[in-house]
Amino acid sequence: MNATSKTMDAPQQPLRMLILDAARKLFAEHGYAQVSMRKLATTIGYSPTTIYHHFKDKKELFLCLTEETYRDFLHHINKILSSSKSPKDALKKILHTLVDMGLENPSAYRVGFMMESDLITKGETDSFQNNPLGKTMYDRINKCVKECMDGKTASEEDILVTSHSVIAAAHGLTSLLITYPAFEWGKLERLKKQVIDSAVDAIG
Amino acid sequence: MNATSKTMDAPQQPLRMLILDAARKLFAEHGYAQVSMRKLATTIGYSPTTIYHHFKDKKELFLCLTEETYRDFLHHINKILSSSKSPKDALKKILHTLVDMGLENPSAYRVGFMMESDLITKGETDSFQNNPLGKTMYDRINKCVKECMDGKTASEEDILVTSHSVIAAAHGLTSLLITYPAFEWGKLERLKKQVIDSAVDAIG
DNA sequence: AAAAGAACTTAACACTGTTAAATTTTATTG
DNA sequence: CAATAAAATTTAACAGTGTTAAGTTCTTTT
Repeated sequence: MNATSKTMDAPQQPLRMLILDAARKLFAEHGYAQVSMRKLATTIGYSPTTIYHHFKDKKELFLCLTEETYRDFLHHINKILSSSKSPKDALKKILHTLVDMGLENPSAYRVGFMMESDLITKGETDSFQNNPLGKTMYDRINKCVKECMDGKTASEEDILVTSHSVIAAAHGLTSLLITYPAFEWGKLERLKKQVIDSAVDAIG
Repeated sequence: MNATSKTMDAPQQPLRMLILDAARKLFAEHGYAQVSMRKLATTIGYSPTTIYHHFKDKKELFLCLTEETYRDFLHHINKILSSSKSPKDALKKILHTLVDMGLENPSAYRVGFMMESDLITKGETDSFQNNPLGKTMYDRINKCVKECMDGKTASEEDILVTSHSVIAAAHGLTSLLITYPAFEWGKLERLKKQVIDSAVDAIG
């Protein structure tokens, strides 16, 4: 029996997980800026400094949670891609999932795709672009759009522009719903369908 | 000569304006969270407390600038509406303006329509909804969409859903461009056109 | 010149993220 | 078991934040 496993199902780094679990819960409930490292430390029963032995700073802690969001979303995408009849069908389902996941966990979506003010730093872009999972996500969608345009003669740029415009539509709806949750947007399912269908059916 | 006017063109509240001008510049350059009341006070050569004699708190100061964004945008909308041949033409131009204004002043757009983390408060929604100018803006767009759907038989909800889906598309593009300015989105004008045309032409 | 009012500042409170240094706890060795 | 090494955790502080009560200075009016 080697030294790293005392029991069968012991978590690899219990305290790290404890921090992440508490942070996920607190951030989702109160938002990034409203949760201080001190508050987080108190809720898990440790001193603030302890957190810094597992995460470089507050930002890194948050980016770990972002990573989870990407992973989760990518998981959904892969499932959809392997169980859809047509690429258009898949694309629509993917976009629906994007909106749904945003609504289920607005805080996570905000960090993943709207990037709260504190984390914006000039030049630096540690978002979906610099993240392998985020990049994969993005590539999957591009590939799906490409397949949707299979019949047509489309350049790489044509595909990218189409992909981006489709993403923009779904993202726009999600971020509006998140930013103004109390607003009367109308029947959610109708709105989602109209936004996504407009964007995807415009492909041709 | 009454007591309130010393000279012809003296601003009504010079210091208030001085604060707003400095704040607008600083917020636009560094972002809301990065600009402290102390820094703002220093740049205008006053003590921090002085600012609090003109604005209840940092939030109110920021919302004053938001108000300006709405006013500016509404101005553009009115101009477009009074100089377009068709409602569809007007709607497209309005959406183009929305994107352009967002890109010209990302910080203002963020406050006006993406609401930075600090300002999000449960229940409370001091955004375009509770703001007369924001509400007017919204109504103008709705009216324009209604005119676009004139031939068809559409209920009030049909119109609202369409309006929201059109807004979502334009807002989605704007917020993506703002959040990831370094990303290779492709040729901006093409992308804008495709996003807006897809959404508006879907009306029928 | 004295009194009243406005404009502005000082100094503090209760927070924030972060870190160097000290301490306690745990594990390993002789 | 006792001594030592290593890991885990905390204390105390720094520099910064938004905000405000109380005090000061300046301006205007009488």
